[in-house]
Amino acid sequence: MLPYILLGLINNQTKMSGYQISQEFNHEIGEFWHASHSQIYPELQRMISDGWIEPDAEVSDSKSIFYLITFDGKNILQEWLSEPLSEKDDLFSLKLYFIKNQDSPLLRELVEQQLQINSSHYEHLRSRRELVFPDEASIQNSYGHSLILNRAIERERNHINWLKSTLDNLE
Amino acid sequence: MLPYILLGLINNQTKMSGYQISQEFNHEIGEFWHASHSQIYPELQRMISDGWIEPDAEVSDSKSIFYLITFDGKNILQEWLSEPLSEKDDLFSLKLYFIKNQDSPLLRELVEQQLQINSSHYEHLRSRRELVFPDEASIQNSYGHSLILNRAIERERNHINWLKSTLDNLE
DNA sequence: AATGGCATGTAAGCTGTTACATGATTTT
DNA sequence: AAAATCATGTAACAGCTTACATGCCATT
Repeated sequence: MLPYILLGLINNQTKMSGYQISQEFNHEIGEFWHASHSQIYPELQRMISDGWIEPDAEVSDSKSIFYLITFDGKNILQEWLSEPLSEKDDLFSLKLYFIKNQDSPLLRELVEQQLQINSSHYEHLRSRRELVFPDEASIQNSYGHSLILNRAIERERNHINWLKSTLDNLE
Repeated sequence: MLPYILLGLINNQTKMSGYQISQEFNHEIGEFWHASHSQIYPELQRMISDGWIEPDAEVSDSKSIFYLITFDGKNILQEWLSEPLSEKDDLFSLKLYFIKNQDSPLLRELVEQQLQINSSHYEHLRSRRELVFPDEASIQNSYGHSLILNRAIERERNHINWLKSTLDNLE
């Protein structure tokens, strides 16, 4: 996963140093993913030898080493972004982060896919609740469990509503 | 983390086998945590040597090995449940799962702690949005990023509302 | 008789964290 | 002058997954 994320970050900003990337994880993208510098630096070396990125040849005033995404790297990134979302992983937010343009067809695709996933998850949770907590006694018996099942259902409901209204705004 | 979860599961059900525990992760608790059998079996052995659990001495008809929580184990579990929630980790749902009784003082404590965490997170996200997306141009510039920031804020808002209404119901 | 689920265990490998290390620059 | 931040790297370790391995029992 990590190489795709580094690819996405470098692509978003045109050029980035390892240090800048590690700083990014303290801010916005840190909501969805984290990587420490000891993971980032070796991964960048691997990506160079795979030909996904290249060090910026421009003479730089600073001590940082900047990396650029290659043609191959751009293709790899687009391929990864186009891969269908899966139930596990939950890469929805992460992938959205790498889509800059409102008109990208990927945007609508991703939202629709996520809507499918959340809808089926929502139905699954509701049927579990019916099964596991059919009466008041079963709730009193495992009160914490019933609370978090309710919470999970409410979370899915809210996410579905947000996705639907976002789709509407995308027209 | 894993040993506490196994402790909580065994405590919830009085006695459990390794296989039963691994099955649990396919159902309800699988929403919040997962562990494979190759992790569970060695961990159970460690917990025996630590004196947290013990194999059920009763002659069992089945081939399964059942484990019981010890006195020490119960104390360890209660200690862990009582530890304040932290920003990272997100153990709220997991810990709730191990609280069976509606009248447990821990229940209210956990909900109030989580409310604090979500409230401060909510404020942080809102100030980030003001900072990063001050005008329409900045939104158009990183549309996917703005979407997921909006989503994160909405998610926190919804969680906060749920926690508040749950607190009211606990009264 | 063969397939699949029950039940337990070990081994290899990947991912990620914490700690160790170094040196330059900037701030106090 | 000292402390903090910038900047890059390596090493040791913890946690978890996948694959390997075995044997019993129930169903088809």
